[in-house]
Amino acid sequence: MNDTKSRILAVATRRFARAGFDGTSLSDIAQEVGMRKPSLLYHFESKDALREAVLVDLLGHWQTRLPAILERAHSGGDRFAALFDEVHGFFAADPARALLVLREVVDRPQETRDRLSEAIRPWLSLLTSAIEDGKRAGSLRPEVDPEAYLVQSIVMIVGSFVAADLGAAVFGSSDGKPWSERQRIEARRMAQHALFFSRN
Amino acid sequence: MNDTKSRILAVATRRFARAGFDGTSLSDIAQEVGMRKPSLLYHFESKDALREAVLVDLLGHWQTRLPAILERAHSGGDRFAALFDEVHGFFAADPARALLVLREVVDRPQETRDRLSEAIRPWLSLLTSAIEDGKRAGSLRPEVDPEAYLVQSIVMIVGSFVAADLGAAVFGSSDGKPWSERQRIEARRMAQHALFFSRN
DNA sequence: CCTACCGATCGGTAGG
DNA sequence: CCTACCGATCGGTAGG
Repeated sequence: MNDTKSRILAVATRRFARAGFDGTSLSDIAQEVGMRKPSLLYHFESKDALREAVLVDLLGHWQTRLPAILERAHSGGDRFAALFDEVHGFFAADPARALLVLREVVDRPQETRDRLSEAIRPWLSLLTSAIEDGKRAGSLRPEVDPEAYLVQSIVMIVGSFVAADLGAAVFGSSDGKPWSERQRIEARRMAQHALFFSRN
Repeated sequence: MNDTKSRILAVATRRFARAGFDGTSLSDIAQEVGMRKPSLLYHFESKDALREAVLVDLLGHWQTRLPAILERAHSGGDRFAALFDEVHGFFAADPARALLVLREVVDRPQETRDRLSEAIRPWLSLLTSAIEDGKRAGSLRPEVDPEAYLVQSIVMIVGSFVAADLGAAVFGSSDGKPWSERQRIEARRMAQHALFFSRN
């Protein structure tokens, strides 16, 4: 992938995330990259091809980084908190990507779900197995629905970004910790108590 | 509000939810209502005025029904589960409205947050107070961050609708309960264990 | 509530 | 990588 193409992809990813696919014109993207629309269409033969390339790039990026994320979580002392924070940090490092995927899920449900499921199924399967093992070993709550649990955990993590400013708007600015921090900590706490027997 | 106006509002709400504001043309809406675009613009002077009216109608609808929802939750035996299910049912009864608000939060963050917070602040304040009381009385976990907790609970409830088909795509069709049901039950369980001391 | 029409903008093409 | 241009569609208006 040459430099120009990846510069276009970076700009398109950010703008699709912020303004949506329909809300972003090829001229907008071209201008920010520093060229005219027809030149952009030399690199990507249509707007749909550009969207496709953006998604392939995004999911590829995730596929590359996910193994390291899950790996690192194994080394920490509190494995659950470490894993949760790693996944959270994964989205936090690049909120535009998370927002873009949320948009795609809403705008093109069928296609997005199919391709998204393909990308994350192996990782989720790995985690559901771990939860099933924990249930059998008696170290995790027996009522946990592992698959629904994982989906809701991800929903809360992604929701942390979308809802952070909402919390600020509803309850006013937070004294001490920023809202995004409070959302992350509370989400982690909720996920934790739902999985483990409480110590208190 | 005359009949034609409310028919337009109903159609616009559904289409804005499904295809987004930019993805829905005034001609689309007019055709479904059974008139031409200029006739629609006689009832609403611009597309933005129509969006505004849709949101006012939606939030008004919520303001009307929320008191009854919270009221009913008080009569049940298990008050927490009853309240959770009432709020869930509130969104489930009309997923288009929930989806539309999610879209607005993503597409026009600033404006939506301001007006949304105004609509739900009193209800959330009421619930945060109840949680604070429970913490003081020692019946609820002291670590709960009431405001962040409520935001995440709502995120999970709304997420149940967006993510239900996603769960199906990732893990295959569910044997027994449908995915939306499993998401609701798991979300409720997660919220419950995060708030109360566990009984097991 | 309609027909007819406007300017603006869009994705995309021709041709160099 | 550009200029010039195309047909289609959009929100909105004139006028009845």
